[in-house]
Amino acid sequence: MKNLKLKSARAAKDLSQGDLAQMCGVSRQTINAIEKGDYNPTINLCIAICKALGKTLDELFWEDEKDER
Amino acid sequence: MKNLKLKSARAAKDLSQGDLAQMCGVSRQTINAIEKGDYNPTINLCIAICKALGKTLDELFWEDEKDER
DNA sequence: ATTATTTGTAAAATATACTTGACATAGTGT
DNA sequence: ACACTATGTCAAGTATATTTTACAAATAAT
Repeated sequence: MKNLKLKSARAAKDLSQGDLAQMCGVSRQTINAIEKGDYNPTINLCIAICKALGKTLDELFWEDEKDER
Repeated sequence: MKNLKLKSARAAKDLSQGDLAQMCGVSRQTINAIEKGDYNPTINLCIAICKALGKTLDELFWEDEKDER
């Protein structure tokens, strides 16, 4: 369950995973794992990502998640 | 930095913190802490809360968070 | 061919989300 | 007065998000 909306919003701004990670204050692996769908970030990180990419929560994280907790 | 949108959306459905917790599969204290603003839930939990209350992420969790990470 | 950048992935350590159990308080009803 | 429900809070434990270090593979450029 990859997050392709995130991946494409990042591509649209021509940012690498490392760039975005730095803008959000997290590690590159964290961004990678989120795009890959491996886990379940905190909402504050999601908000930081949204602000870095000029999107809202609904645009990047709503729908197509139906996992546990 | 309380989450009053959540508190009022819950009240609008006449649910106790315990009721909502049960619908989301978490403990009552977790809901209490989120409303109180103590922490930083995961996005999957936010999504579960939104679905239980018939709201979207933007409606309950966007704006007025400016904390760390 | 080689250098540089990006991405995918993994294991060990640390920070923190979340649970369980418990107690105190306020409100509502009998 | 007593029972009941909802909320606020705390301390100790467990689960998991996130970091750090590291390595391999793919792409683009020279």
